[in-house]
Amino acid sequence: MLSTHCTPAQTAVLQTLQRQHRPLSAQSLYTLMCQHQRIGLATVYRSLDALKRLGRVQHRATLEGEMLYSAVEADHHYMTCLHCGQSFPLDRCPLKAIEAQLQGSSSFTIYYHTLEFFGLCEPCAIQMDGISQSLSL
Amino acid sequence: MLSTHCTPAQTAVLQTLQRQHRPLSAQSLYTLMCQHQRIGLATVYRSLDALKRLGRVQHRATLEGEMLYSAVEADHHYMTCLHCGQSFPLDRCPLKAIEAQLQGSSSFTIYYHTLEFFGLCEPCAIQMDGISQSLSL
DNA sequence: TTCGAGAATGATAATCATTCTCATTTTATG
DNA sequence: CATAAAATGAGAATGATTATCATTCTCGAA
Repeated sequence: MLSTHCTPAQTAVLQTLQRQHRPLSAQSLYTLMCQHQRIGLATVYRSLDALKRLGRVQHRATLEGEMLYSAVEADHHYMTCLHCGQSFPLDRCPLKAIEAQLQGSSSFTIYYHTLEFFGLCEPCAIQMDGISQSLSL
Repeated sequence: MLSTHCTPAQTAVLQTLQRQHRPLSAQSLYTLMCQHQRIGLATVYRSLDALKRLGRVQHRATLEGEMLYSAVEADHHYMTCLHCGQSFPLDRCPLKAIEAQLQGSSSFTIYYHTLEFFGLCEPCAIQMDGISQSLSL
């Protein structure tokens, strides 16, 4: 990790994210934290930004463009359906070996990666199939 | 691919993205297209959204949170430095095999994936190293 | 070819996530 | 303690994205 020095707010934000085992938007993170402590929305954003640069928090954008933040250690990846927009978590990361190999062959020091698959989940694929046939495409 | 039916605006947006071999923000895409044709900003956004759902366009958010769009066929991945924010493209995708395997073992139909590595580029790693030492951390 | 319904588009207003500003509070340090 | 620097919260400002709506285009049916 880069540095370990964190402000109290940064620590609180990170802990909250770690306890939620799912990605959160900045707004819902803020709402959630307000239930237990006093914190400003700007501080949430500032902390998320600092934690991103510390390599402790990662972000991804949903199909709709909503930005979601999660603790890096969770290291979860998703398959996201292009039709219904739902995201399905992968149960394990298929990239450990590749990351190690890349690490060895380049001067870049990797802390974490993001990986997401896009396509159609089964129900949507079936539904689209039905539509295609009824339109005789 | 999902469907091939595209409106003229969607086709123009996709072609512009394909000709640029780099991710573009919606705004710069709009500016670029205005030089050659008449198109509204809202239409650019609408087309990008439609193309995302058609599996032809993908988006990613930079460290700073800027949303960048690119044609899926480009299939580029990046290593992004957490310190300076620069993104370095990978020259090939290390995931073909894994995608095929995942395709076989799940009922999800994959059209494309996004993959990005985060860490430190060499100059930043050296610079940070110097700082650490001077602070005797 | 002409008509009409529905889709697509452009301009612009509205929304809302994110960032900025600044006064106040906390922290680190001598 | 005293002080400076950093962190914070509240609310204003910004700017990307989305919604609205009047107009234009598309295309099948007459």
